[in-house]
Amino acid sequence: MRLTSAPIASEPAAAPGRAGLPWLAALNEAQRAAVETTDGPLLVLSGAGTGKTRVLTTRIAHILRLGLARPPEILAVTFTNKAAREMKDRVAGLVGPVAEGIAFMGTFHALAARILRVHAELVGLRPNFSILDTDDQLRLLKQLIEAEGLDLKRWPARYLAALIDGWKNRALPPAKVPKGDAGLFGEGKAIDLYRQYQERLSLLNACDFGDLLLHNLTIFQTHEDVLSTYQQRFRYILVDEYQDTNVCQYLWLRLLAQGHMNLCCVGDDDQSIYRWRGAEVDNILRFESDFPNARVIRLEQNYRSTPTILGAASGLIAANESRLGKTLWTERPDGDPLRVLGHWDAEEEARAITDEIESLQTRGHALDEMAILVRASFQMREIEDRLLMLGLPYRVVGGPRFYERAEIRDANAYLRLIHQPDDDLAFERIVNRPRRGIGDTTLSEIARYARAGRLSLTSAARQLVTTDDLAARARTAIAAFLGDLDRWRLAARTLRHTELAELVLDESGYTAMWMADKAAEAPGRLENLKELVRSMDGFETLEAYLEHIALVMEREEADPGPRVSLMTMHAAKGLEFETVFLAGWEEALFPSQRTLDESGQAGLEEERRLAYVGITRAKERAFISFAANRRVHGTWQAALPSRFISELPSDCVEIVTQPGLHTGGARFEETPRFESRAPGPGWQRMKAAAERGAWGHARGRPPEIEGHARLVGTSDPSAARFSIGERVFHKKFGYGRVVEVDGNKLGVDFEHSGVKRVIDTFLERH
DNA sequence: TTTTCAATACTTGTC
DNA sequence: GTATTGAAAA
Repeated sequence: MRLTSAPIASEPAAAPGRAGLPWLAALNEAQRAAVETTDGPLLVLSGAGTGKTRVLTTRIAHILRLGLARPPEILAVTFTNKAAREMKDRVAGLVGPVAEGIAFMGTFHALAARILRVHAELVGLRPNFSILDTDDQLRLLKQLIEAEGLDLKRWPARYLAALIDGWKNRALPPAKVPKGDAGLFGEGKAIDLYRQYQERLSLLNACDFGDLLLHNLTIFQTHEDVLSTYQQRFRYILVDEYQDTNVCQYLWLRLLAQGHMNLCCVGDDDQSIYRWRGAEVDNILRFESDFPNARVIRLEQNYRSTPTILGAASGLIAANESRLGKTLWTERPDGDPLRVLGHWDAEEEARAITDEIESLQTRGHALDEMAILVRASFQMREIEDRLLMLGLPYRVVGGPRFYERAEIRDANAYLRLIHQPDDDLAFERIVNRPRRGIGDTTLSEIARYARAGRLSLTSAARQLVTTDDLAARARTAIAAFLGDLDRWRLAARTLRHTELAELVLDESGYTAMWMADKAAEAPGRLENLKELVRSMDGFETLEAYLEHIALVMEREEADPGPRVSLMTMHAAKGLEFETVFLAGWEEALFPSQRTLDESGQAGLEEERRLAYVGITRAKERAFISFAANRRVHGTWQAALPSRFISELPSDCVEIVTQPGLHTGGARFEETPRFESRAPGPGWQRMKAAAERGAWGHARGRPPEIEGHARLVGTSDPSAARFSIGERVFHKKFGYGRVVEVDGNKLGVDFEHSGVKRVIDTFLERH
């Protein structure tokens, strides 16, 4: 697996011949223009696999080498830590240790946090403020919602969190939220709850992810002097994945860029897949009007994929209306067509994919050059089962993360509380873990006192132990806990933070708690805690460590050899593989019904871009598959092949019959094919082929694929082979009676699963 | 306080 | 179907 912009294979169009600027030699003309256009606003429209990271990193090197700016005067922003890390590595590779000096290279949030630590007081925070994660955020919101007397069932905290997030993405503090939005939550209390939430955060000396940027914005807007310092400082600003920026990030960039106007944004509107997360495609579409005199450079030469793969992806994305438009091309020779393959159900789909992986492996293809991409993570289940069964080594990219484990969060909560006494979320998390006799009653007493006096829980507890408002036992317990905290804070001054962590985990009884736990996962948790202490060693201070875990919620793991990658299409953005399996291309799953319902045409276009991202991950070959039946939310559902399949240009695609999965013989390559120039979209072609009897039937299950052909060829009246009242048998649903006939689609009342809509060819008469 | 059971949800997911 | 979560029961 490699990140985008792998080494460029072919020669640049013209020899650069620029003596003294050797770093330009490896670039093509457009790339070189993007690097050399250093001054003024520049938008680099960089298609998939066209070398955008190469352009960004070379551009930084170019600026430094020409002495246009010193390292601290460069601001380079990415979205993910992974992208930031890669940028750092590659710039270091180009300019050497000088790269260390580029202090402002990182994610939006990491950079915003750095700026906020300096000016925290301007928004009512102290410099050691805590950064809350989603979990903390939800717990806090729950408290507020409950305090408002709202039913958490009816008004889930996660929904309010999403609203608040949305407002922050659009750079709206409570005062600026449109009044009409108040009704979006809790009977008109939405904005009020948002305000309360912000007040709580300020009291806790904490902020959430959205605040990092929003507070920056507030500071810039209210403190001209602060803003102008940064405006003057950042001579060159570079932004990766510009199509993913939200309004708040856009405003942040625009303010910072006003100084020197040297803003270079790199992005691809066709790969904008995070609208649901606040990304504003408009930012990239509007760039030219936002920044007068902006230049736009298109990177269209693709170094990754075969013309066939590019053709398929381009043909598909052409169906989208709102795009800036690019034409990707490549010098690479033609490759295999995309193979499209239908299956009976997801299990069979998984089997076909893993069979193909094994076959490729036998022929010498490396496992880490193969990836299985899905729309939704629930699809991974069947595939993982199968990979495990075969013993194929695999890795789930973007799975549950180290820092999200309960024991790691607990340990971090101890450290956070030691570092920042007002961090109530941390306090609540560990005050009774391990149990030290501070139960719900005591805690709510403390909380009540805290609210009344506008105090943090720690301060409230500290005052309460001096009164006799609490039961004696609870008072002793709290006093002991507060004493522990004081002792640890004292120890923190002298001990190294790793030693402090060990001391705290030990003295708090936290380690002992897991040692006493007989659950199967307890030893693993202890191991994780050890790993945590080890990983802390990589940081200078406790502060640096805490900042890291708040903003860099990941941890690189040692790679134990080549593995197949399994991930969502979202997680695959920026990656590339020789072979890509795109599973589950079915209507309702992909494009996702929910997106369609919620966002209509715009949603459909985003799903199509996701398909585009999926296909363009492939360097050599791509397999697209779907299942006729899938279990969704526990019930079996019949599915139609995705409309995206029929949108693929026919000359890039090959519809393949069901492989001989049970015969152990035929594989994708060996199964009979039919010409790809058949009329119409894939499904009609498939049908035509089926009628010609061109299928290499797997033993005992021929009608299944035929069913797929028919369900698209809806004009076939002979399909109505069943009549109402007939008793039928369905392979998955069992026995039932026909209650409705609509062409080849039947409504059947199954004995065990009720009325379902199924396709006639999946039924047998009984 | 612990256990158990029922209710719930269930796209994607950075920081 | 299943994992998680919250509330009721032991």
